[in-house]
Amino acid sequence: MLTYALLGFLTYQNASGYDLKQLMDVSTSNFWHAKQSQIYTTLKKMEKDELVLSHIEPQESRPNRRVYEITEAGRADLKNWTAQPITQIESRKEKLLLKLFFSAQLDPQRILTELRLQKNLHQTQLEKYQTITKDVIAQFSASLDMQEDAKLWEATRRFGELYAEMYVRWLDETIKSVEQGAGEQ
Amino acid sequence: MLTYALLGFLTYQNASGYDLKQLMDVSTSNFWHAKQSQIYTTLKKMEKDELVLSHIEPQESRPNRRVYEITEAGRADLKNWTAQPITQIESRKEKLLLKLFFSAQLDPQRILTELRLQKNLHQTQLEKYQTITKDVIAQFSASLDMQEDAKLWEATRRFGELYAEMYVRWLDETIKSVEQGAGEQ
DNA sequence: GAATACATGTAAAATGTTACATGATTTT
DNA sequence: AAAATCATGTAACATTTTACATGTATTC
Repeated sequence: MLTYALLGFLTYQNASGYDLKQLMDVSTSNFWHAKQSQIYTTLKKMEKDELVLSHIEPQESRPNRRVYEITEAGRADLKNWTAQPITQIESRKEKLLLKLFFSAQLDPQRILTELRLQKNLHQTQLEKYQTITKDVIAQFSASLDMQEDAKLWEATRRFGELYAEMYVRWLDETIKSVEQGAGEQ
Repeated sequence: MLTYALLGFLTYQNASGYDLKQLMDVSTSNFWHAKQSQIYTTLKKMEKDELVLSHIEPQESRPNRRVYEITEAGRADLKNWTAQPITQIESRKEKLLLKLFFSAQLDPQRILTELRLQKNLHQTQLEKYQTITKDVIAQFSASLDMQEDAKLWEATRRFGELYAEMYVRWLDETIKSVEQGAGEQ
């Protein structure tokens, strides 16, 4: 899967492993992320599979950059993947929910502390989606040939916003419910 | 992480790998899941680490069952884990969003077909949370010593419900947005 | 003077998925 | 008659994370 994300970015511009990590962090991190080390190893594998090719760009006073470029085979692979519909719901993993599920033996005060901490985090995240992320996409949208792309990017940003909103709401409800059992206001 | 899920179930009752898979599928699958094969290998590792111990229960006309039991060390490990607060937001992976993000070159009709299919899936899922899952938890809640547990289980069910609702809403919005670009009603 | 950014990567471990293997019983 | 359920597991593979390794330049 990471392969497709990397191919996707490379359709816009050539990039090094380092660049690709930066790109992911500011754009898809909401729904797809990877560690730097995984990006490097995946790119290497992709080159072996001839989906990309690379060349070294020498630099002064910085380590050389290995810049990757998508091949025709890479473009075909990506297109084929986007055309393939997903026919199932993706199963998630939510550590917090797993912990909560098995926390009946735990002191309710500890649960509450954790839930309140989480609420803070998600609220901050929500604000980021509504401000910084929104602005970044709006800027791209300004350039004429990026409007189709920006519309889809906006949709993924909106998902992040709705998700964070939902999460905060759920935390509010859950905090109230746990407070009742703990005899606390 | 799967280790803690398995330990969690084993605090309620002894169980075989097969049983644990069934339990997960009807309870935590909303936020935590695992394949049968991973459950078997993880249990084996847990026994080596002395978090569980097992014995064979012979059966007629069925393969023997290997039934696992949590040890004191296992209980301590689980308790320690639940007491450890999560101080970050978990990063998700949403294949559908990744595909959408890189789908600007794709025929809008294809995108729409996929989004509509997804809407169906999430709507069905939503109804399950509101009926079957809700009923199952309500039944457990009826037994006196399970009320604290059932309250937390209900919270995780509610998350599933809110998530599905949010997803359907987002799909509606996104479908409309893509329809506009495609000049379709 | 310390921390961060720039830039690359390898190695090992952990986690998770897919495929294979077996075979009786029960349900459709 | 075919498919699903019960029940166990192994092997191979793919993915992901964590730790290690290096060294300059810029910012605090």
